[in-house]
Amino acid sequence: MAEKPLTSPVRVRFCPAPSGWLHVGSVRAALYNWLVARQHAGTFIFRIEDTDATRATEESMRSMMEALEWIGLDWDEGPTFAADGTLDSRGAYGPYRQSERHVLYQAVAQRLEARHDVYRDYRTSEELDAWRASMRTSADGNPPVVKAAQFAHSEDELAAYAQEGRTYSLRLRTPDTGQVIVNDLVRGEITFQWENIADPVIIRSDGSATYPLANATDDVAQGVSLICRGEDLLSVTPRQIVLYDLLVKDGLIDDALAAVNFPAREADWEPPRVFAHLPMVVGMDRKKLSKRHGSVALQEFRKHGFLPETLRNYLALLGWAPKDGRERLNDDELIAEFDLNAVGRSAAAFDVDKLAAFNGERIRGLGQDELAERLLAQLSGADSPDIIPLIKNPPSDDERQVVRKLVPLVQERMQQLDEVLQYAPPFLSDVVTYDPASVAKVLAKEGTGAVLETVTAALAEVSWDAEALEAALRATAQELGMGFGKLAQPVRVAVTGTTVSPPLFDTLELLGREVSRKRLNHALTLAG
RNA sequence: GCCCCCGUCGUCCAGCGGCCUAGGAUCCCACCCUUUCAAGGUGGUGACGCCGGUUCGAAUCCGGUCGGGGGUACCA
Repeated sequence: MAEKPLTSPVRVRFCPAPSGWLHVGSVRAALYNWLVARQHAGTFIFRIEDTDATRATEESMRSMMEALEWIGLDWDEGPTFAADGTLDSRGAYGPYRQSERHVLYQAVAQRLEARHDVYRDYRTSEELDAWRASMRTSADGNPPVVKAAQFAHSEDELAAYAQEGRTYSLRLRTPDTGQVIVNDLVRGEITFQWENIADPVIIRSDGSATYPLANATDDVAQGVSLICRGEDLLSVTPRQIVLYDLLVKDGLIDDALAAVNFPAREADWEPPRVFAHLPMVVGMDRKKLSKRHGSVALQEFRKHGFLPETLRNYLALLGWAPKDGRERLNDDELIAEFDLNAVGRSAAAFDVDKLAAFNGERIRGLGQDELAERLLAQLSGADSPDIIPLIKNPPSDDERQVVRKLVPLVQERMQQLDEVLQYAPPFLSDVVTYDPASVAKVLAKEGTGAVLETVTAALAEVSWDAEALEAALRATAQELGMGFGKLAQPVRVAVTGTTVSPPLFDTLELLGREVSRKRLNHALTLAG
């Protein structure tokens, strides 16, 4: 495909509808927009599309803001949190919540109607449903495409309706014939025939604006120059293109903006001409990504201990790869090399295993102090409101000490930070919980008691560091004439409660002489 | 039904008419290392949906077919 030059200045946007949680598919779209903005020293706008009052919630909006903040996609314009937690915003072309732009949409709609670009539709939803149903079953096989010409009301009818105060919606008048070509960076040129495209409702019968109007109006009013979004919006693009032209024609949008005292557009802004429709993100079963596939909400990934930088890397690769095929990329590399033209066209399955593998690598690459901080956030519940915290939030000095010392022991055996929840308990609490299966498998074995007693005695006088402990334990195993593994497992279960732990000598050292001795003694009561 | 999009290992990508007995990553398997679990190392299994056509030559171009997805809302 030929390179399509991006118009300057680059202004891109991410504009979710605030209902539910932020989905990883949406996050990828946000990431791509962010990458494009950063690559061209452009502007990344975060806009809230809450035109549907029945679905949009402020709670969802806040959670989306938090999620975007967490994953590190900083926005140049959009809603923000003030220091006291209330909502604020930054950017010169707001407001950035569509629910606060109602008057603009009204002003635009009035002007469109005055110009006969839109028309009134007095039919109710029920009537339309019935009409569509009849069209679908009719013999001529014509699809139910709403067009102005099909049901033009006579002047008399219109007068009568107005008289009885009947409500109406406003529909955009789209062409009846001819075609539109959508210029798409990932798909090339896509041709639609106007006869197949219905006239969308732009103002509901209750007076509120719908997505087609609000979205197009804001894109033009805020100078968006490139639209990168999910493929589910591809079929809606033709009508959006008409709307852009209508809004810009004779300065309609500028007039409307001025009339409601909204920030004026910049002189060099042009309506968006370039699109990039991203393939869907699906589950491993190729079905639409949903809760059935495990985590889909970004917050879930935080809770389970995925690093934001891993998500950025992995998500960028879901549908795109740099020329040389490298897969481990940092932000600078992503920004430098990302290219919408090179984005794939087929749906991408979200593979948590691969994400986890990437995450493990990044955890191993973290500095120890850095990892300690992240583990503290995991353990204290700072990363998740719904886990049982193992330490205080904020952590006490003692807890910080323990966790810092734990880091080298767990760093290379984690793929997700939340795995620390399994490793840490024996080090954080005086009492160990003995895993019944481990007790049955190892401790209860015939002769284990004797082994444990010998070990306890052998350890009584050694200097308490990993090196000396190793020497002592290996010597003990030799004395007893048993393989080291046979000796190590009972000791491991005795001091940690399970068969899986960090290396034994380091574990003992960190636990300390007293705690270890106590646990060894207690284990004697469980041993065979 | 109609409109639009898509189709290379299980999965994510590479491949842009000969460099492809199709490459990398992840997963899986085996072996090595090893005090458990990991990590690390080595090796391996595994794909061009199908049918035609163009061409000396096709994963790559064209047509068809089958399959998948999105849309078809006074949701976005």
